[in-house]
Amino acid sequence: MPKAKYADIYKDLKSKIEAGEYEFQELLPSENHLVLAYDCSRNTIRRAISALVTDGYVQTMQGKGVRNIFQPTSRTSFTIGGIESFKESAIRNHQTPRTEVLCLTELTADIKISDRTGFPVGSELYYVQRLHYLDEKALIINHNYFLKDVVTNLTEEIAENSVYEYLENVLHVSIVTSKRTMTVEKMTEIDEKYLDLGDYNCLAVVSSQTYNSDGIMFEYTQSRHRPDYFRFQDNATRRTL
Amino acid sequence: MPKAKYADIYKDLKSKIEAGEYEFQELLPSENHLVLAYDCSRNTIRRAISALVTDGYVQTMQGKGVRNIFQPTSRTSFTIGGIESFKESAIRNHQTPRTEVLCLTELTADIKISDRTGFPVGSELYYVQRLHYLDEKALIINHNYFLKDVVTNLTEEIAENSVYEYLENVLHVSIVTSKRTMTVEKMTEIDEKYLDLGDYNCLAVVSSQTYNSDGIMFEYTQSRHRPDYFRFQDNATRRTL
DNA sequence: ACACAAAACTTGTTTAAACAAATTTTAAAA
DNA sequence: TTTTAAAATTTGTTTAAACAAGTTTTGTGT
Repeated sequence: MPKAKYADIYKDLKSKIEAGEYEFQELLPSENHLVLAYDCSRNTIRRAISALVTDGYVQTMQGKGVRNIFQPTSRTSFTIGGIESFKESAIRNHQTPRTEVLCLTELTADIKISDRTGFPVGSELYYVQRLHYLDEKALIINHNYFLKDVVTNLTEEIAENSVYEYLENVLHVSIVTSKRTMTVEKMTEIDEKYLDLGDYNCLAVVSSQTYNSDGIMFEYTQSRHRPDYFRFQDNATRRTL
Repeated sequence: MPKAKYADIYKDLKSKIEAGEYEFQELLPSENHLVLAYDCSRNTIRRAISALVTDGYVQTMQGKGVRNIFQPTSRTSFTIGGIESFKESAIRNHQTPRTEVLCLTELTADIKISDRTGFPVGSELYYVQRLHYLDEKALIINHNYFLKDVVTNLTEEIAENSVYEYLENVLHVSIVTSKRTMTVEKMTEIDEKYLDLGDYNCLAVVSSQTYNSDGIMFEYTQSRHRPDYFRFQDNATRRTL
């Protein structure tokens, strides 16, 4: 169902906001006006606006209207947001990605791996260690654990290009939810060997558990980022629940 | 409108999930069953479930059902998620907070401050520097800039307790959206002076711009966290938009 | 000119209904 | 027993309508 109407309206409004069609702090047309403009129901409009709210593009105010609070960011460094592959992020930030596979092995989850990753003991896994370059600078070391039941026949060529492309286009595995944790950790010998850390003695570490559309966790990844090129953006809304 | 029905259903389902009423990976009752159980419309049920999805509690699968993917986390360190004050986070993590005000001054935004904070040049601001303790360990240095038009009559007593409580309960300013950026930065002399950084030579830095219900940005904050106690959790869903 | 009330307008919540799309179950046929 | 088709179930999208709640505008009366 990728032809949802609210998604089209969302995209259209988003691009208009990004193009500066509405001033910063200006009110968007009211829901009733948008209903006429897009020839749809009010619910559909509200759904599109709701998506813009979670993106931090607009702010709704009961009785007043919907205010544009979008401000273009100067994305000088590698910025991560939603669920994206390294390749996708790089392209979005207009940079050239390259990936080097340091290691690709198969292993069975023991108690130690199970504790760290969340996979049950005994799970058959692929373990991949990769080095990600951006504009020929080594920025990220990735430690991936993939469930072999889901990610079948993983090869070095696939790992070098994009595992996510392989998952979505070849295996038709759809990624849905990803639980992430960000921490700061001391550098290891491996980090020091592959990344140019300069004076820094620690890294930004993003650990994530990813679920497919069957609700199965099929990936655990630890991404270790060179700190001077790490930037994570987020948009929080205070829930009245 | 805090008596919304979908919010009650959301809370009830959430507490049931947390209480282990549904097994991990088990399907929740179908929407139609929940409609009968809660005596409401299907839309209201869907709204509650939608909130659980964004919280990472459940996963919806078209044609199949709604799967519980909640796993209790071992929150050993200070974990931040939505828009919360330091005090709220501490209480949620069952720890004792204490705040020390290092400095409280008034200033006018020049070009340098404007660039860093996003406030227009000439804005009248309060600048507050605070040290946050958790169980008597100094963990965070906070640099706050508040718009004086909104945050009127800020005192050291208020800053020591909770500015957010003052905002919501006294000034009736409702916080709505917060744009956050996480980075890793080298320590400064101030960081070194007040925080016990051990071997670490950098910190986790969270910068945020906070908007009130009028769509006005009234706060800019930079929180500098002791890295070994910093943990940020997130839940990303792949959008098909 | 000012104050106040009413009306109009805006977003927020809820219900009801219909259909689409994906999956599972059931039943029939080979 | 196995296969296949139909039916039932489940979530996803959209429309229409009504009312609630907050804000702004309008108009009336003093």
